[in-house]
This record gives sequence, structure tokens and C-alpha cells, in this order.
Amino acid sequence: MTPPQTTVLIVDDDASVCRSLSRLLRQEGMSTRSFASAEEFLLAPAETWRHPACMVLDLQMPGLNGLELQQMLARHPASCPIVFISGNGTIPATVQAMQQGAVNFLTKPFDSDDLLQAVREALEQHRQRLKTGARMLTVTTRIQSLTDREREVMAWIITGALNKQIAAHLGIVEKTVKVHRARVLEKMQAGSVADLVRLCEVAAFKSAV
Amino acid sequence: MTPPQTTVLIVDDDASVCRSLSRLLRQEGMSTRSFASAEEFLLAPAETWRHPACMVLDLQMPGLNGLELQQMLARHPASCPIVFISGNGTIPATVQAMQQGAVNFLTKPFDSDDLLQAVREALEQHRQRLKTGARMLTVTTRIQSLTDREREVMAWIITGALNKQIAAHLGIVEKTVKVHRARVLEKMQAGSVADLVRLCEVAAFKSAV
DNA sequence: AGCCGTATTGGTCTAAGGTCCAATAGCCAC
DNA sequence: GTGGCTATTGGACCTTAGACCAATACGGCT
Repeated sequence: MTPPQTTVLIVDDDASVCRSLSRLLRQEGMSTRSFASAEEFLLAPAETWRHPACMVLDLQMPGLNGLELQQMLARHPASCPIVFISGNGTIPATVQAMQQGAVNFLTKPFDSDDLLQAVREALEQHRQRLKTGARMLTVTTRIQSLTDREREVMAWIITGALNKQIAAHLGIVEKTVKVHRARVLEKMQAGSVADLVRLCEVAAFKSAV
Repeated sequence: MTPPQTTVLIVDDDASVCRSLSRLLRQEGMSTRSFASAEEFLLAPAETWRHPACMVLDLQMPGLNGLELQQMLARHPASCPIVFISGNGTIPATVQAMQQGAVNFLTKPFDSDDLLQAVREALEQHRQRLKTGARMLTVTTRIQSLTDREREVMAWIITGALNKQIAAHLGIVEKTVKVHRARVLEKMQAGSVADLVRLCEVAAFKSAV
């Protein structure tokens, strides 16, 4: 009962591994997509890992290896969790992979159930990431819709400063601050200062001080 | 130039490993304490890992092994980061150790520099944990100093509710809410509602709704 | 019984926030 | 230049919040 649009991306230079993995995962209702190398994967459109997805990544491959690909993807904010598989992996490689956020590191031949469990966990992680990412996006979008002045005022509001104090800091009249304040709450879709503070937290918007 | 009171706890059944590790770390200005087994470690007072500290833990030991000890310590909120060392560790063991939060997993014989680097990273992690832990403690202490009613009112305040609305929810008069509100801000040492919201965030104090 | 902490309510007064209204000035683009 | 966006200010009016004072009621503790 895996939800729709659940996709697992398989990167392995061994075509037979890709095939068998693909078969296994499709039996579980997941769709798959295989790549014979890291380079081939990188050429795929970013759209590919938009939906709840994860990767099953081989450690040793000609060209870019799994760890290098992982590093490249780590830079990307919306990259998907990785389950490593390896024929003859080493402990240092395992450590590095895990330190960089891999969900699991399985050695070939691996147990089907182990892989399935790891993939499910990875998918769950990705679902969470997408959720928090989406929330952050909506908030940052709202922040960008503010004018510079409004952002400035907001920075002071979330410090708990009074309108009078904000006015003094900005060299303007209290009345103007009120106007900005009202517009900030409106644009940010915050019903109160408390809401505004929480919104700024999720977007990591820091105050002036 | 390691700061004072930096302690590394070594748990290894091989006395020679304890000795050489101890010598290495002391040369770097850290104090050490060795334990021949997990059981011996557990008998030590919790005070031992109060200060910036970390553990160097052997995977294979008679009695409780390293992973089991790690699991037991994971339950403890103020446990210290762990650097694993192992003579003949496996990849599955490495994965488990890392999934449970280990800083690193080194194989014997390991490079002194690698170990030192891992230990330094572990100490840094512990420092951070202590810091956030201390902050959380002060906040939860303040929350505990509130009366039940005050906590109730605070829960509504951080939703952004007006005094009048809070009064309606609690079936009391607005005036009373004002009194509670003032006392909450005072006891929580929050200069404003914005501060209060942030304090509640770090203590994971959730509102009623 | 008397004291203390807690919860509750009352009043008054000041300061601050929010909501209408309307207006001016600078800047950029069509 | 005209129109639109932005920043700014003004006023009137109402709602809230906060600070000061004081009071009652209940329960636990000495």
C-alpha cells in the first residue's frame, strides 16, 4: 500500500542489479528508474526527484563513485535520501556515507527485506524533508513579497520592540511603523505577533540585533 | 590548547589500548579515564560525563559490547558522543553505530591523527549538546515554577490569543487573565510575547490547540 | 487560629496596538 | 508625462495591554 508517485532511483553499473532491484521494488508498488552511472543520473532532470523518492546507490562505479555523487547531491537542498549498496565496501567508506546522511549501507548480497526496510525509511525521510521544505518555501516567498522597509520593521517586531522604539531606531514616526506592522502581518498571513515569530523561525529569519 | 576539564572516557578491554590512547590524548591536554568493560563504565557516577567529554568505545568486549552500551546511553539525555574503535568490525555494525549517532568508527590499527580529529569533533558536539541542554533546562525550570493556571494561560498567549479570548476559553474574567499574563512574563523572564514564544519553542512547550 | 500561596475579581489610569479615513513625495516603467 | 509602487505622515476612534491599588476565597502548613 505504498502511496502513488513513490519513485526509487537506482544507480548501479551492474545492469542485473538494476533489473532485480527494479523488479523487487515494483512488486511493492513503487515505480523505479535505473541509471548505469552517476553521470547518467546527473543528466536526468531535477523533476525526477520531486515526488516522494529515494535513491539506491552503488558505491563502486566507473567514473564518479557513489560517495562523490552523494557529496554533489548534498549541496542540493531538495536531494533525496540515499541507501548505499556495495559489493566490497570498506568501513571508512561506510562511515563517510553515513556521516553525509545516508540512510543505510548494505553489502551485497543483501537481504530483500533489509533493502525494502531501508528504502521505506528513506522514503519516509524524504516525505518529511519535502514537507518542511514546502513550509519553508511558502514562508520565504511571503518574506520576499515584503518591501525592504517592511522586512526591516518585521525584524524589530520579532524582537518584541514597541512601535515607539522601532520608530526611534528607524528614524521615523510611530504612526508609520503601525502601517508597516499591519502590512507585515497581512502579507505574512500571521494572525498575531506570536505567529509571526514562529514563521520567522521556520524561515530562519533573524532579527537585526 | 584544549580547554580545561576536557575529559575523554575510554572503554576497551585491552589494557594496552587504553594505555596508549590515554597517553596520546593526555599529550593533547585532555584528561582521560579508562574502563575495562561496559559494566565497569556503567558503575561510574554520572558526574563523570558532566563536563565537555566524549567516549572512545571498543566494539568487541566481553559482556556488554559497544553497540549495546551505546544503546543504553542513548536513552540518557546528557550522554556524550561516541567514537568507536574496532579490531574487526563489520559494515552492519558500523551502520548501526552511526545510525545511533556515533561520531566516527575507526578500525584498528588507526591513525593517531584520525583518532584525534574524531575526538575533537566529538568533544565539540558534546559542547554544543551541553549548551542547548543547559538552555532548555533553564527554560523548563522556569516553566515548572509556573502554577497550573499560569501554564494554561501561557499556552493560550503563545497562540496569539487576546486576553478576552483567553478569558472566554477558561471561563474567567479578562482582568484575571491580565494578572496571570503579567506573572507569566515575569516568571519566564520574557520581555515580550515574542520572547515568550521563542522560550516555549526551545522547551518544546506546545500550546493547547 | 494565623500565615502563605494561589486563584479570583474590582477599579483607575496610561500606553500601546489596530482600523478606518486621507495625503504627499520619490522612483520606475510604459 | 502619467500611472503605479513604495515610503512616509496625519488624524480620529476604538480596542488592548500593562501598571498601580486593593480585595475576597480556598487550601495547606505551622
